[in-house]
Amino acid sequence: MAKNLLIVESPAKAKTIEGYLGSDFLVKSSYGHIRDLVKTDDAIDTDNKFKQKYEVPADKKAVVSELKKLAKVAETVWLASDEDREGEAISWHLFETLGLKEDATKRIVFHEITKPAILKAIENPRKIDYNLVNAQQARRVLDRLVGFELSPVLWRKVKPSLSAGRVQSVAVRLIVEREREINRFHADAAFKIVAVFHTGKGKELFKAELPHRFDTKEEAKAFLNDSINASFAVSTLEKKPAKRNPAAPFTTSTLQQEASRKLGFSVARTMQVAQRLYEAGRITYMRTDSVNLSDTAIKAAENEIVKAYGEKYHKLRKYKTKSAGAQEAHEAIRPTYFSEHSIDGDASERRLYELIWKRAIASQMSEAEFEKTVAKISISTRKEELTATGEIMRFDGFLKVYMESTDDEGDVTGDTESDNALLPPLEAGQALILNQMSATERFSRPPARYTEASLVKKLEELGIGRPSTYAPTISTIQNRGYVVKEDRDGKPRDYRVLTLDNGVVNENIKTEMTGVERNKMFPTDIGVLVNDFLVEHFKDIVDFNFTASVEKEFDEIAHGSKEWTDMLENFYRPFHHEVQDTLENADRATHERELGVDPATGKPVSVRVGRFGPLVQIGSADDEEKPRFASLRKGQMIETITFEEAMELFKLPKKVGEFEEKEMTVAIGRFGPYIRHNSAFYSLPKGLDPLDVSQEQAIEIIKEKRQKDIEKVIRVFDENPDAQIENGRWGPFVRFGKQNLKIPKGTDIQAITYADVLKWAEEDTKGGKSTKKTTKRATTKKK
DNA sequence: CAGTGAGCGAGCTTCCGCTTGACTT
Repeated sequence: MAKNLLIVESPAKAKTIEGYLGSDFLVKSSYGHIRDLVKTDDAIDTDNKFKQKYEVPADKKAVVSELKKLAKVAETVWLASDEDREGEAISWHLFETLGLKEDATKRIVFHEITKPAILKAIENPRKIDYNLVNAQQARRVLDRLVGFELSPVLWRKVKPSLSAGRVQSVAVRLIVEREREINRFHADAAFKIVAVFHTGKGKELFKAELPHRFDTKEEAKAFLNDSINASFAVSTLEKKPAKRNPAAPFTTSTLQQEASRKLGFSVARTMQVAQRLYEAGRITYMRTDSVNLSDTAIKAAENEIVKAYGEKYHKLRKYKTKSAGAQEAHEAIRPTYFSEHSIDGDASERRLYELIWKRAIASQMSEAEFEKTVAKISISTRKEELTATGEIMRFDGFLKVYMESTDDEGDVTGDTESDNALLPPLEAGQALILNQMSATERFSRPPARYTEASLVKKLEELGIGRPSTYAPTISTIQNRGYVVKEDRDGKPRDYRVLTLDNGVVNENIKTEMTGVERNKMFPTDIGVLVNDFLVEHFKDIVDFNFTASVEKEFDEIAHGSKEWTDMLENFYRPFHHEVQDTLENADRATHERELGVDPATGKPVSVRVGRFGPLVQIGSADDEEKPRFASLRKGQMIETITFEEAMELFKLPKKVGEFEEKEMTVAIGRFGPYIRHNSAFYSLPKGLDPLDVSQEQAIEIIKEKRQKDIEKVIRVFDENPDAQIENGRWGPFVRFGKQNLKIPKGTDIQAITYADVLKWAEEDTKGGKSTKKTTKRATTKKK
């Protein structure tokens, strides 16, 4: 039996550390927190110094009893949870729950999982830091009080099952406010001048731009007209060196951002894949806010860079974190072995690993060097000057392996391409020949909608949430129906282009799409409603600085300069009063708007949130005649829908004629416009307006779909024509009446028998699937 | 899958952070 029991938070970490220590040490994992507040309302005694009631949750019982057993027989128990607030609390909970003895327990910490770091930690044990534990308790209690007092207010005043919290409510607020900024935004148009020059016949072309834009077409046109007979020359030529430095190695949030931009991963997917890499021993811990690399890692990166690229590509760099709330209990995310440029695994693992490897390696490489050339070009007929810029890379440095991408944040000046184009050799005073010039109408852009990853970035900047909660928070606000991640179609917009070609100025009108969005976060009506309610009644809690200011107090508690119960008293008394006051005095939150009067009936038209979501209503409930209802469609919101858009909704569903003696109806559902015929659904092709589908078109669509369905069938079973194997979106599957059955991996399609189908169908109905289905329905349907 | 939209009103919902499975699509 080992003399020492060492407990860390993560089992993968335990495995690594066990290898560093001799047989005297048994290394085990607590799997994170082992205790939590009880789920009931008596978890915190707010009248009695916020005394908490903890319990070991069911799924932690096994871990706790095993650790208890091992602790009993160990001479010394080493508590090696992370060195931050939560980690300290985990150690304390272990101490209490396992019934450890003061003099047989040692608390140790390390920031990196390397042999020297672990050995050094073991030589420097300390006691549990109760100030830090108290800071965690204050954090935990505050979050529970906020969450479990605010949420019931929403149940009473808005709708059941909603939730509010210190983190999620601010995340929703950011999205709601961004949406409003975008709605308020008015695009300004201006004309951008671009000229194309060359230095002589047969010489290469290059671009130059006018630094400022013209507000009106007339001004732009005058500029082009003036340029017809003008002569152009290089007035000044400036060459200067420029440098670019690599970015710091990844933290959780920067990894999520970069994987989203470069690989198109959702933040949840990034974390899933990273977890697999971590468990396979490929990367260091993936939930971290630190950009720090261990000395061992810095050395290993140097070796690899020198070996693979040569001495001059290496530069030792140390990074400091910029985010205020960082607790830095771990290293930055990096490969465990820099010598492994790529790994085996599925495509997503390989790609994410490569990204992590490149970023970490690049962070220890030399800067890229450029020579930037700026040529000013004079125009004989005007006083303005055009600018041509070119960039030549003198030394690639870190760019040899890695280029960081940037968010497409709403750039007010519009597109800025051609920044690093090449310029031909030029001299000051040299005459230039104009090949072509254009004035293009460009529009200023509204602020960008958040993606999952850019929202994480914003939350991190505000110090809200932790690496372990970014992905779950993003999921929560979507699961509650406060926000949706969606694509939206844009609208066409005309823009004017003036071109000067061969001495003649021509005007054209072109069309571009504007407002196209992919995978962006949009607020829902319920999200807006809840947000506005919270902002009105609990301004302090949803304030963007609330977390930052309580964090400051948690820090004071951690340093021993503040009593945690005092802090909570000061927070809770006024907060609780506000909760009571709101429950008693606030009106039920509604978000109803009168849009106008229906010209056909003279009845009022209004929009509001109903039991099944936002709806338009013609007439009122107290009329003799029943009101008419219609659901809002994707992209429409109570706040912004117009009278005309609302009235459009009543034109569907619409009967378009008969086919095979059954009626055909066109309507719009959750997945777009469709035709319903004989209880079957047929999607309309894109671009076809559901309002003017003719009977002939509808029949055509139905026939086409049927043909395609026949082509999808691979096999039909003689025993039962309702059972067939079809080609689906993710490969073949079995359609069995109304059931869709998965074919087990590695099955030969031709060898499947009807008995197999019956067996799978049976498993499908009794397996976990059916229960899962019903619980899911229960949450969405809410009967 | 998609069309509805109330009724009677029991007993339920909910937070943030720290971890990994055991599930499905």
